[in-house]
Amino acid sequence: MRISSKSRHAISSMLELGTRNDKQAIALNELAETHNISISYLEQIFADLRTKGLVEGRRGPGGGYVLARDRSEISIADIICAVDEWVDYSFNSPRAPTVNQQAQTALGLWNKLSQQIYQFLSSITLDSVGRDNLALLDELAGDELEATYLVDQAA
Amino acid sequence: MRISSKSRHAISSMLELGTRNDKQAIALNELAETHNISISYLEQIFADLRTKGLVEGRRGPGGGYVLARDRSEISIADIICAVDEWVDYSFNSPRAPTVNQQAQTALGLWNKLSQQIYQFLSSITLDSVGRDNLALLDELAGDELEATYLVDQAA
DNA sequence: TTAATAACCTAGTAAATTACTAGGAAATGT
DNA sequence: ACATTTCCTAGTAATTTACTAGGTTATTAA
Repeated sequence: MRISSKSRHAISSMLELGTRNDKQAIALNELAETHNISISYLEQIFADLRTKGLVEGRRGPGGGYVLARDRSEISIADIICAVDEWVDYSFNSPRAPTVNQQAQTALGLWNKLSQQIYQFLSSITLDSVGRDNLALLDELAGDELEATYLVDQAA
Repeated sequence: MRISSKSRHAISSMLELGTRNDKQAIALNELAETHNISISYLEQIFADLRTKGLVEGRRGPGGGYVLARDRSEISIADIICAVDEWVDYSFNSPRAPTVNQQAQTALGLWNKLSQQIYQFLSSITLDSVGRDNLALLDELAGDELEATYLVDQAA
């Protein structure tokens, strides 16, 4: 259960773009320094972000990247999907066609989980998590969202 | 965003153990056939499950594995944690000590997300997801659990 | 008590993925 | 013209994943 460092880099960078409320572009060498990432690697990440329509690139001196949409219109899920595949469990793997009941049940479980996570991450936008909202985040113990509904329904 | 096939094999297998309500042990060669996995690989998976106290092994003819606890006492989270690491984002990576605000914010986000997923998977036990509860699962659109609280709080 | 069965254990390994690096071409502002 | 910065392609080292191979020990049934 993990989030790739590529996604993490992408999100940290996008959060930084989000803090620049003016239309000033941020150059990758600046991001590379403050985040300890190589420019080349950042370029690849931003190539993905650009082709997915999350950022716009500006060439030449004073150039860099700006958000292509408003902060409130870019979710964490958008960013992860731009740079990494969002794994879809609904297809069968080529070498082991799903034949038995347990594997089918498990498959349904992955899809459900995947959906849950996706919705959760879609609900978090750059502006909702920006600045000092993290402190707020920390206070929420997380148990408000306890997924007891499954057990309840099954009982 | 993915679940390893090791975890998937483990969960499919555990679901199968859960369906045998008697104390009859299931041998790995049987599991290997129905699930298209090599015995050796299954052995490694069950070694993990055993050392974590989720199953008991019985040697010799007629032997195999049985659940070490009741179906209601074994969650999907238990199984995943037994065979895979549950990634903890709270430590800093060795090569890139976290220095900037955005990375810190992202870090808090991962921890929160990780917590959410863990709680969700902990709430799903072998018996709650067993048999035909999957159909029930499918009817729940998932939007009941929409994580709007973050946006609401931040607004 | 012997043979079959099945867990238990350790090591190695091929394939895939991840996390990069290298080096250049094209555009843009001063 | 020149510096700057995006844009593009290819390669590659390290790590992880998903296994295979081959053996040892315990247990049961004949």
